[in-house]
Amino acid sequence: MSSPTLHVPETPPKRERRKEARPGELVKAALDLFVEKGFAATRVEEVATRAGVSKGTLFLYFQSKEDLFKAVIRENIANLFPAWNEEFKTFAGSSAEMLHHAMDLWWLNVGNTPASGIVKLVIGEAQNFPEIAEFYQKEVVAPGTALLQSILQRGVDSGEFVHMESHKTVFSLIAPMIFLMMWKHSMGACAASARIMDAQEFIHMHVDLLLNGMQTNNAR
Amino acid sequence: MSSPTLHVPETPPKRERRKEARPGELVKAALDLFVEKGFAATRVEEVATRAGVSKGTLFLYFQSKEDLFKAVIRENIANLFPAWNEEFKTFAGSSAEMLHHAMDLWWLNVGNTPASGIVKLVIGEAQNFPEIAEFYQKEVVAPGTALLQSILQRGVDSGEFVHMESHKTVFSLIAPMIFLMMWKHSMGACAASARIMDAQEFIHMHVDLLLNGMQTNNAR
Amino acid sequence: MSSPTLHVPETPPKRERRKEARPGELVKAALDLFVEKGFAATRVEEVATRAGVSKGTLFLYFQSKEDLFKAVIRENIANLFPAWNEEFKTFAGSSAEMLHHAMDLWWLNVGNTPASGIVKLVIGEAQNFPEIAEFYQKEVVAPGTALLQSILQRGVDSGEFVHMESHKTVFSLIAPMIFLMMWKHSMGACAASARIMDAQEFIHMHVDLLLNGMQTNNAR
Amino acid sequence: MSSPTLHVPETPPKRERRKEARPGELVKAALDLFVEKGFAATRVEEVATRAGVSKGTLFLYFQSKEDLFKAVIRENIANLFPAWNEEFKTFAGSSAEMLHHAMDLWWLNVGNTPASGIVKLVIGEAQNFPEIAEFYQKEVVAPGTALLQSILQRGVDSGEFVHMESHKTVFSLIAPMIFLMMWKHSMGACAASARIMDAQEFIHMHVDLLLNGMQTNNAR
DNA sequence: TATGAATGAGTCTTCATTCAT
DNA sequence: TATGAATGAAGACTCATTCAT
Repeated sequence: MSSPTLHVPETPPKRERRKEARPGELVKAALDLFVEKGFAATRVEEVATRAGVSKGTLFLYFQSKEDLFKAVIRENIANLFPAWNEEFKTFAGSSAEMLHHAMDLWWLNVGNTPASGIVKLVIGEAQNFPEIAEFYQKEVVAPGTALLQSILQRGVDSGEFVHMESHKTVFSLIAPMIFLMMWKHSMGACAASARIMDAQEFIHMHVDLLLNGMQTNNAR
Repeated sequence: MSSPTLHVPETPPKRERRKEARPGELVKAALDLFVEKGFAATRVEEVATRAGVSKGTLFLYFQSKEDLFKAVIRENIANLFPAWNEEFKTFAGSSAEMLHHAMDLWWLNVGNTPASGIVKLVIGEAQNFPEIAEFYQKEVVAPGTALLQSILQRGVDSGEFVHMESHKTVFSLIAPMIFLMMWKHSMGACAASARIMDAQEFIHMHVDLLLNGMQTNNAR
Repeated sequence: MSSPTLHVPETPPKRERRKEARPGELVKAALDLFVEKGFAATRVEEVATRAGVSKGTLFLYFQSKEDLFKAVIRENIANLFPAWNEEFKTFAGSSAEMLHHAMDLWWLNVGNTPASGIVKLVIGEAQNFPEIAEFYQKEVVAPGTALLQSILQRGVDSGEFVHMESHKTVFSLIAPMIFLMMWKHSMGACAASARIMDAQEFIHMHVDLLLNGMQTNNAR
Repeated sequence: MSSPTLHVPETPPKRERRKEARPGELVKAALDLFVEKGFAATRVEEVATRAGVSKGTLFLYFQSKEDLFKAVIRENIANLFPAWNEEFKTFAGSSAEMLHHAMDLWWLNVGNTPASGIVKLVIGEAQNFPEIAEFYQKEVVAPGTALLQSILQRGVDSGEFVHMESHKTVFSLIAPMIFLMMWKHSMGACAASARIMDAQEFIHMHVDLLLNGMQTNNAR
């Protein structure tokens, strides 16, 4: 550069690992590995190695393996719902369309991302980490079901949907989504025959089925 | 007891010889603990203790912890389907009733038993035990979906159900069942707020929903 | 039989294991296994199984594995020497012949029998069982060397052998014998290339060599 | 020390980082203990402790106890023979002197070092570790006997030695050496009465005996 | 900060020994 | 006596965590 001396090796700053990025990279690596092998069966060294740092470094950012685990959960349960709730407050179409839209959104933003593995993790470790179960319940399950329930209620109120116990119906909507997310991180990743159809398409079909039923008119 | 003296602590007979009963008791204890804490987080000694034997005894009946795990899976995936298939071959009622019946049966015989925890286990450990995933796929998933699919097809053939891609629809039926089983062994066992409604009732409602849809006639 | 009733299964007494034979069979089995795998690496159950009894039975005859070990040593160090000493007291031939004869006898009665494995055992475990080392030293080494030494002395006295420190020369005689016995139970049983020449023949050659030397007359 | 104060207990520096030195120290400690107590009877923790490290550290450098064992053998069977062969190619003296020299060298470089224990180890564990037997045979026995055989042949060719089956005679030379090495690590370390004469001196005597024989001229 | 060598508590597994049958 | 199921102390090995560099 401006210096006249030659041969200053000029360490290229490209690919310089930014220190601030470390925790994020560790959490990302941990998510992948915890989902793949389970919390207990994952070694912290693996996580560190996959994140490109040494074992010791991991402990500079996280007090313990459990601490890392909690971070993984927390970081991957973004506060999606506030934004979504806003979006849905002004939704114009029918409640059926709204349902489809909500389900699509969820799949696109969660089910189809690495964060989809979180469900499997939480389900698997809930009893070992009750606080995490509680946390997940409050941060994800409750707002998620509330959102869907509000859509169902909207449909009922408008006469579009039949009367129902919406807080139960919600699970008929949600369950296949959860199932899909877990499946793809377990059986779907192993047994070839277990790899199911296109998820997005299935979800659409499922919502339609719930809306219209499978019985013909003369069977009703 | 016939003895008038109280407080005879009734020391449990040590070193009882019960070769026949041991494996079953160990598998039972292991199922409970594996489901509760996960495979890796469960210590073999806990399993032994819960089964009322010593650590060493466990290894008299199972070559390794993994071997025990596989036994737990195998023993709890009874050959339910052959018998059921027979039963359904001669089913007299409508296909809707048949669906309800099939779902009820499954819940009664699996969902409502300790074996319900198996799903969580298999999902959680599938990637660590690919053979088990394969086994489960072949022994449970395949026959289970085949049975349901045949019922759906029966309904389509008789004009009771609309045309559908039955191999996909099956998952709309199954998913909430799977979900329920996993939920009750994870979130449901922790977060109070996560304890859902009565399962049997929910399943009934879910099947009805799939049959009739939630839209009012004027919305269709 | 004399009884008129039929169908008394008449358990055939053939192959009835005589109880008095048990300890001997156990010791025999133990010798083989200890020599083959070493003391620590041999499981008592293997010994019992090879002797055709159950693990528990072994402990009826021997207080512990160590006790069995000591019995193995003791039983296989027959009191050969007293008899031999007698035999040699009246030996008529030359001292060279006497040496050959003594060495042949030892190989025939020990080196060529399963008891040959004892040396390997004793050498290997001497430091773990000092009493056994002591015992072996007193019962085998001392009388054995004494016998040979007396033969050497006889030769010296008669002018057949040169003057020598006979208590040292003895080891020149003995060492290859010991070596042979250990070799055949270790390297000789493994590496094909390690299987040496005919032992008896080698011993003869060795004694001849010690008697005559390998140098030609003009080299002396 | 330069410090005038006494009794500063000089706590040994814990958690020292000495990656380079560890394997060697561990192998050294292992050699001693394996030779002393046998492979199976030695606990890895003992080895670690004697090497001044913790159990875990041992497994940082060796995959398993067996791995350590193999390292012990390998490290202590330096490639002595290539160098020696060179030395002997240009030997000037008589073949008798050459024999004496070869035997002296072996005793000085092996018999008189901790590596002398290796023979006992290999003999004792050959059947449990066939690869090691093979390895020892190829790396030690074969070159060792080849070297001695070549010396004998040299003597025969020069008319210094009588005709002989040199591949057998070699064992008459070697056996007492092997015997000596094993003896000093077993009986010799226990039974006081078993502690034999000075080894070096005995070897010299033994070679002389083989060269000249023990018979007087008039006895031949 | 970053590293990775070192630690040691914790886990699976073995096996000599006991004991109810 | 004989059996073999049961025991539990002991040993190999792992891995989260620490700490000297």
